[in-house]
Amino acid sequence: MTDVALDQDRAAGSLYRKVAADLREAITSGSFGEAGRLPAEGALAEQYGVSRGTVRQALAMLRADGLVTSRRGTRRVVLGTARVQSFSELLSFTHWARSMGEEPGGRLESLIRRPADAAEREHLRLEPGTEVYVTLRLRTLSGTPVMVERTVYPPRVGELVAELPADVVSHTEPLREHGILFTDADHTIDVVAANADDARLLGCRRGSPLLRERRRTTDPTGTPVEWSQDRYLPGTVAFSVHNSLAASALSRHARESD
Amino acid sequence: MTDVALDQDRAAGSLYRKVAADLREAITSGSFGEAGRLPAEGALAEQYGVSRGTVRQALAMLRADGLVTSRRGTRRVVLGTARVQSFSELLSFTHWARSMGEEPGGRLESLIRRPADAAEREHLRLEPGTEVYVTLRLRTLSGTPVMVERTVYPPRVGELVAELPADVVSHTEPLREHGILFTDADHTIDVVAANADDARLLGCRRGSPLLRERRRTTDPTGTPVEWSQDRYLPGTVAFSVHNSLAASALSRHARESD
DNA sequence: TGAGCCAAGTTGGCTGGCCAACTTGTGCTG
DNA sequence: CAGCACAAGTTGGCCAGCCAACTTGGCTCA
Repeated sequence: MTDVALDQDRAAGSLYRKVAADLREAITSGSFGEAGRLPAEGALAEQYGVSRGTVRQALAMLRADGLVTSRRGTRRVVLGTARVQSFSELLSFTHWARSMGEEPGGRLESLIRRPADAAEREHLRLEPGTEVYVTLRLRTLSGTPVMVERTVYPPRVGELVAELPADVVSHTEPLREHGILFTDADHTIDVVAANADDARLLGCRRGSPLLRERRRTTDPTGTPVEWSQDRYLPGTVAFSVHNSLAASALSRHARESD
Repeated sequence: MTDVALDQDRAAGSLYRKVAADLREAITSGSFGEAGRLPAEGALAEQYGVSRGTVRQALAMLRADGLVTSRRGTRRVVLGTARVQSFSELLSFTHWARSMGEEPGGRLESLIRRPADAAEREHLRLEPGTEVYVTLRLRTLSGTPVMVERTVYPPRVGELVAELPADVVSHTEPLREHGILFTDADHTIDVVAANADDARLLGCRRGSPLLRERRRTTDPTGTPVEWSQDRYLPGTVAFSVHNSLAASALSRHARESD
């Protein structure tokens, strides 16, 4: 909690991220107590040897993560010790599994190349006639089937995926090494009935309910790099979101768009 | 898009919110084109007659909403025209329904007062022996049943809810008038099987799948004001989240916590 | 022609300062 | 004793400026 703490590279590069990481750890370890109060911005600024603006930037992160509230006039209040996953943990099944101490597995069921249909062109923003790469993978946690993943890749990315050996566990890691960056994602979560393939792979009955997550991921230029549809067995997974008056990224939609 | 635009009270109070609202409208109306580029921060600052810092604050909002990317070295890119609901629309079934042009309805099935069980004490942060108010409501959209809502209120809030007439459509609106503020919420989304009550109210079979959203809402002081469990008929609703490397509020959990 | 260098443009990050709006506790007053 | 006024403390918001890191396109040179 002194400026010495900042010498350790707790977080990437910027000062405010280091301050945020330090505060996050202090909060989750209970240093300020449950429902306790944070020191004033000015006090923190002096403690860490940074300006108040930098502290405010750090606190905005914690606010968005739902760790603290903030209100004009009083000190910030510790909301909870909610553990928010990093973006990579959320995007990559492999990272997520490992962070829980489970052994992730993946079996490639099929990989085909074919012209994109209308919906795929729309989501991946492709010209008519462009070919896409479509993968179907069964994902397991410590051996037990958990999720069926259908992913559509645009040509640039699909060519790289097609080169990967069929038994490779993580797709996102090798892609990053080839300069394919995942930085933004839109998720839609709902319920869907298992089709014949789902039932066969997951070992459930046809028509039984699955938790579906559809995700479109883009790189920093806004170019879509992946459109995926994951179907989880009930009870294996739940999704959590925090939002507040200050920042709300969650929304609720009627009807099915697809 | 000139400073004149800011004279209209498009958004509450602060300058950066007005700038953000104006930019949001310009983006969704397609002024910068699909996948087009925004003007530079400096140019926007001059246009709106504010400092660059204020423009950056506005852009941070759009970034969090998934409307634009941002990368050092190049102009911001328009990601999409995703419509993000306001916090109140998300929190209130009534607001949400009306914003879609549907007629919201609600029927109070039961309202009881009883001592909180262990889980409820945990979620609402209550002392042992405290009594809570539990409501069960069927929610309809233009007459058709859509969702069953089970809400647990702490005494302070529950007393007010109990005073409301049984046929009142919105609970959150009268509560706000009594000084009960909803500012932060944690949501967990998964699949669950319908129990006997759900089946009867929603007109589905027992055991058929429902999309469940559990939500704990707090006021600015961090005090829990509501713990709710909503069960939606499949196909009526989907939840959307945007997240990015810059801000991720979404996470994925294993197992059931309850 | 092709590769590499370079400069201009742009966003990320940080500082220091100022004032307004709001909360809370203290102490005074009726 | 209850209620009100006030002052101190705190966060929200805005500004002006500075430098670093990065991208892009054009130019030079082999």
